[in-house]
Amino acid sequence: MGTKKPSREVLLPGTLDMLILKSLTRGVMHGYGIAEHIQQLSEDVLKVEEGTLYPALQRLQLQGLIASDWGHSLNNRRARFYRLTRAGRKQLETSESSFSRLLTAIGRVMKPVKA
Amino acid sequence: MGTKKPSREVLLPGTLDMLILKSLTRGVMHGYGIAEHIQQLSEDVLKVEEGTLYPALQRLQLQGLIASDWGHSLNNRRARFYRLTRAGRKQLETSESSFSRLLTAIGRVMKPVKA
DNA sequence: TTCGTTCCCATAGATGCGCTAGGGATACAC
DNA sequence: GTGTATCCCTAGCGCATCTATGGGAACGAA
Repeated sequence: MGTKKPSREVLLPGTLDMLILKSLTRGVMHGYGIAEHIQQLSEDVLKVEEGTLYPALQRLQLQGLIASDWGHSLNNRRARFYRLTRAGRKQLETSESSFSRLLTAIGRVMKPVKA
Repeated sequence: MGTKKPSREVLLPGTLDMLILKSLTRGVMHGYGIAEHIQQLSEDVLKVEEGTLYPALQRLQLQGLIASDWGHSLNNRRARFYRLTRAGRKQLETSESSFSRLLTAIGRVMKPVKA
């Protein structure tokens, strides 16, 4: 009974908004679909919990980076569909370059020490 | 030290512990020196605020990943010197591989959409 | 028809990291 | 003295993320 599943990191903090915005460049999607999309593309490494996803979507919408309408999924279920706004596209570009800038910096620190 | 700069992201959340541990593979260092080291190697992209640094060092020490002793810096100032423990080295390896795993996953999601 | 499952939305509570904004002490240069 | 740089530390807040729920609607199986 004691086997507690090792809770491995499932998301790199600070990257979720970018991942959501990027997903929406593939087209309009509902929340559940975005989470699935990220999980599948990442080959099950990244996993977006629903308690993380929906607050994030609300944040992004409040910031005007995405917009939404009610509709129906392919399965005929009620769903809220999200799309990128112009500001969202802009923000995505900013996030991507900022992220890669940070990665480069981290790479310099993490570079193997010369012997 | 520095003049006040526009507050942009200055650290990728979830990477600080790894950066500290990695810094200590270069040798024993005091807190202030670790912050300087990270900032310099990253070419001023990463900046570790003191209010971020010291709590982090305490966390790491509580976890047994680093250990410390009081000593004196080159400038003859009282300073607490940190060093990696064996567990810290192990944790660093884990962090590095976990981090690169996440990066790969993020890369797959962020890959440019095929035209 | 009832039941279980999948899909889809949403919130509350806790946690923990990182930032802001302090405080304090010592060494050195002026 | 005054100022500046080095070095340590804490409190308090914001906020992103996780865990743990709850509910409702569509569908297939029994």
